[in-house]
Amino acid sequence: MLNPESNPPAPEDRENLDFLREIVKRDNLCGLYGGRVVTRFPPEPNGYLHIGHAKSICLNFGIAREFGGVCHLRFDDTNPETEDMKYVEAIMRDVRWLGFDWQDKLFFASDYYERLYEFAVRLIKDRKAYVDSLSEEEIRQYRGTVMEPGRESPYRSRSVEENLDLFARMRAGEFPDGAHILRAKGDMGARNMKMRDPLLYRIRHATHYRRGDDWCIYPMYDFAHPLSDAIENVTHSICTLEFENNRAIYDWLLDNLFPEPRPHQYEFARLNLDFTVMSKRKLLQLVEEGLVAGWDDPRMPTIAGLRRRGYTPEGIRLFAARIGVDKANSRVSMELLEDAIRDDLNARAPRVMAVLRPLKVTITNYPAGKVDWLDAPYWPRDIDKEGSRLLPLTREVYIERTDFSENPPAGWMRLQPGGEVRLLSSYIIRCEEIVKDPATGSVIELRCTYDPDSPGKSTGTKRRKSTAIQWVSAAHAAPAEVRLYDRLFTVADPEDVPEGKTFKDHLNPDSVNILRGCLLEPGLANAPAGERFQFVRHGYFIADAADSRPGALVFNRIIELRDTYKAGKGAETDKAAAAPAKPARRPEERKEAAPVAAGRTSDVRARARAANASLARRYEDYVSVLGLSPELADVLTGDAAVADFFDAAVAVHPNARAVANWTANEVMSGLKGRTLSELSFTPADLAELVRLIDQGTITTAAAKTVFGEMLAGVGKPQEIVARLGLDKGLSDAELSAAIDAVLAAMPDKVEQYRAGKTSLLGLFTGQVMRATGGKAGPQAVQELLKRKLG
RNA sequence: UGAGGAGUGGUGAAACGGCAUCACACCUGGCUCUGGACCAGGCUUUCCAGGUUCGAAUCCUGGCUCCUCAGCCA
Repeated sequence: MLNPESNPPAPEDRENLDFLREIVKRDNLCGLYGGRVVTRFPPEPNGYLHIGHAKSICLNFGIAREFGGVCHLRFDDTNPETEDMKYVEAIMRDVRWLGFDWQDKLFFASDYYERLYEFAVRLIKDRKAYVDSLSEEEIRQYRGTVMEPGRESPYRSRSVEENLDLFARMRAGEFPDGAHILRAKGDMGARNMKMRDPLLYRIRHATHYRRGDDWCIYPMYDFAHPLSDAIENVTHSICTLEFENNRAIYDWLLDNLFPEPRPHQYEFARLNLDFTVMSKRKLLQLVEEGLVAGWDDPRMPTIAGLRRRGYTPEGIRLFAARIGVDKANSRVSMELLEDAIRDDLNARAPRVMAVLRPLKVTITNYPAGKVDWLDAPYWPRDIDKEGSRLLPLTREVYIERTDFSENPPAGWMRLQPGGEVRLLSSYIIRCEEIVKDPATGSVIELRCTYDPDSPGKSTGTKRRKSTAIQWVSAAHAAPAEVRLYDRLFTVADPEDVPEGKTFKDHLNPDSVNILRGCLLEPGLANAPAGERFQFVRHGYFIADAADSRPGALVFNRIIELRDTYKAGKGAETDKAAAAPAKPARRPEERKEAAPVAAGRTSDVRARARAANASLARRYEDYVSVLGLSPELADVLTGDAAVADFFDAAVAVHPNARAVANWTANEVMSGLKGRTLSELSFTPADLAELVRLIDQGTITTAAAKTVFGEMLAGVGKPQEIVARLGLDKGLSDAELSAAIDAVLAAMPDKVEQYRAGKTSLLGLFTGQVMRATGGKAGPQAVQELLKRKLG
């Protein structure tokens, strides 16, 4: 479980796939791409990658790997004004560090500029694109609003020749920025704003970080992205939810320029993490305003920051696997990330001792000058690893200030006056005397005795009375600076700000606490930068990659250990003021919805009836003559096709109530986007099906089976019934045998049922129904089932 | 008041008409030379209202709430 990537199960054999893998699997099964799976991760090189990108990287590269495909790394570099080679390099380093490999599939949209230009020309020739000469402001006005349709540009009707000429001259640099723009001929009245003549190419006299001054026109995302996908033969183009509306352009463009099988776009919910921000703009702001020490500040959610903080690629991948992927907007709590990191580090970080806030201990019965070298394992018993080092014990040692209490609370397991505690991998000491600073009254030294026989001895009896604490020899300790990091913001959602405030007002003033004069066990004196350890009873730490050197050690706290010690926790730990309780989100959703009058009708159907006297009349008839409920009558009379279907069916079999229910529920459900006329059965067929039920020829359950076949277009009701033998009924003996077989197949469930889990009756019923094709009738099945189960 | 999405414990997900499941968090207890890890147990869930069905988180109808879209950013 620690490394889900190492041996990914073949997705075909796995259940509970996320919706994206389900789609890929489906496409593979039906052979849409001949078994090819090509995904892509398409960053724009205008900033650093963050943990949200990590989710996307794990998804795209993960899917490719699991399905035996490839994932391209493509830089969507179509905006010369913000992009830079340094970002390209940083992004490649981050993706690689996360453990993914794009093989030789490194691409740049900027390499496609010539081909993209040709596609634009083709669109113009096909009269599907035109050069618009409206100003930026005019374009905005012509676009309309979400409530009002837009207006067509007066330049929309330019001739192909004129468009071609203008577009060529745009490229040639004859016009200043903004003078003209290439647009697709969408639909200015489209309800989807994205389709109101989307912008394809803009003039931008700017130097591109890769193409220099080769171009002065640049493709827009909506144009470059789908075409780049198609050029690369991408199969599944996976992006975040905010691009859902853009999919219309994606499809429009590719349908016009590429035959199937062409790429298709799917969207998932981007990651939101509590207590941090994820937008590039805000991250950039933190860096530029010096609110953090750079993109790789260990408090930043950037990959670079997490790496410097000490997070592992394996831990991040584990996190990504655990949060899964869906289309619901969500906020993941920090604990999920932190636990994944801990889970990974637990098995790979050797245990060492560090005293962060030293308190001197003199062991009075230990000879001055004597050094005992004690063997101390690097790993606890439960970790399957070998290795140990020798630790020097001397008369003067340091322990953690927080491991001593003069007036301990109940349940205290550390040192207290007159009490005993084990020095880890060493002797038990007893606190005999407390030395205080006469001026301040604070404890400055403990005078203790040690028990020379204590190795192997227990400090506690049945219930533990004390724990074992870390220590270092005063004469041997290596000094270090230790940086304790905490969450960057004080609130779960820093972007949720009241009037007049910004997310920066939620910055945690105590997000870093720098401790100097920390003392580490001597072996750490030469710890190489980037090395990770568990400082026993503190947490996981890493020698800072940038600042730590032998002789001037600097450690970053990656993550604290879980701490189940409750009493006095707030005072004892390094945590900044405990984060305020997270306010309940989506409070509106928790509210009871106002009661709605039952049977309210739909406005569109009411309007349809208002405009169609026949429908209105039928609504009245259905209620008063046929005795249907107003809701049912409403559903049936909102559309002439539905009403006609129903009328035709009732004419064949006059059980209005049953036919209405079948029409409103099963037929509507079975439509799946089709219209009634596209159905492969007639109203008379449906009527016949209902008649078979009413006659007692088949059960309702069997009728559902028959209906499924009818939807699939494989015959008339009677034929299906005959073919499946559904009218044969089931003898008592046959039913009994079927039930016995089902129960015999799941003895554990039977036992649970008898033990009181009666909700299992549905499971048994379902199994028997399935086994008998619904011939028996659920009441009979359940009755007999109950008798057999006692 | 348009279009497109989405609502399952505190958090993220699963269940594809039949057992509401998993991970994290939280609470007990056990074990421990880390108040870690581990082990055992527990706590909490289908947005609302109708309907269909023997049976609904799932299907039908209506409602509510949230997110996205009116950049020559991506």
